[in-house]
Amino acid sequence: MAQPSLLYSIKQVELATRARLDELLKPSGLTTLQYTALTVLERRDDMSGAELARNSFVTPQSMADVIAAIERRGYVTRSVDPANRRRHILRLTPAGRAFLADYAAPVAALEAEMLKSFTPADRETFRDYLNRARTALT
Amino acid sequence: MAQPSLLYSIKQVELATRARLDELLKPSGLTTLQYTALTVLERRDDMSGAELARNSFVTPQSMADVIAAIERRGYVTRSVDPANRRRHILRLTPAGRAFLADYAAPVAALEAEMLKSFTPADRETFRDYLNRARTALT
DNA sequence: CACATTTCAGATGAACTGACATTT
DNA sequence: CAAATGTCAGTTTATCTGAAATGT
Repeated sequence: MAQPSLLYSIKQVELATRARLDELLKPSGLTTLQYTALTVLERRDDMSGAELARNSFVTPQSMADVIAAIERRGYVTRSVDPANRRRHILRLTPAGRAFLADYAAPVAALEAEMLKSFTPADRETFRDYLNRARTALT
Repeated sequence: MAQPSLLYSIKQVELATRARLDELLKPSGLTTLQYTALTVLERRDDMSGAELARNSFVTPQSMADVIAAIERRGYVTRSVDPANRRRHILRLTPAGRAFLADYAAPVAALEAEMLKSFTPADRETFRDYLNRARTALT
């Protein structure tokens, strides 16, 4: 095997970004997974824990721990879905949005560092490749 | 935030591939991280545990557990580097190579599935992007 | 003595499986 | 009754921090 596989290359980039994100988030007391859950809710503010779990490829029980942590911090609320009383709808609180706003700049700087050799067209192509790879696997 | 960040898209692809790899490797009893360590050694057969740890962005203590597991399985040996007696050189055994050979086809099939919409040129571009992203972060 | 590698011990976090209640 | 969601309990595995031993 002369060339590393693309599966391996993806893992390497993710490991590098996660190490940097962990470091960046450490002072906040949130883990990368908790932060990622908040960013997902920022884009879709009406998910249940089970949906969030499927989105992150973990069991609902594991996601429940993540949600409990960010709920304790006051960054999300849970309320029963009136249309389906099994579901608990997750919503970002103002404090949750403020937290994300605080970290938007350093996280964007990390992404910019990763992409510093990319042209705008490269970034779009890269995004397209990642979306296609993700879709093909699910 | 209308578009998910590229950091998030990378994480998503990695989560999807890891879930599939975990499933694929489960019967073997090896974790994805243990398997990944073997593939790294397949390409560079003279690394120490500390080097392998740096390569995977984990502490040397964490990597020591991974190495202990694959050493117990008889897939690698450790021997003191005569040129630097602090280092323990890791080498794949024939059993380790045979294990990798057994899984080469299913892992390649998983990668092919992920890339099924990619032209050969796309694959090369994707590889280049991933390598550049990785390099920029380290 | 500073630094790198490895190892030992202990703590913590993250994930799982299994079982069960509730709602649709 | 089957399927989906959420919760509770217990377990396992991974990873970390801190400290120490050894070699350069």
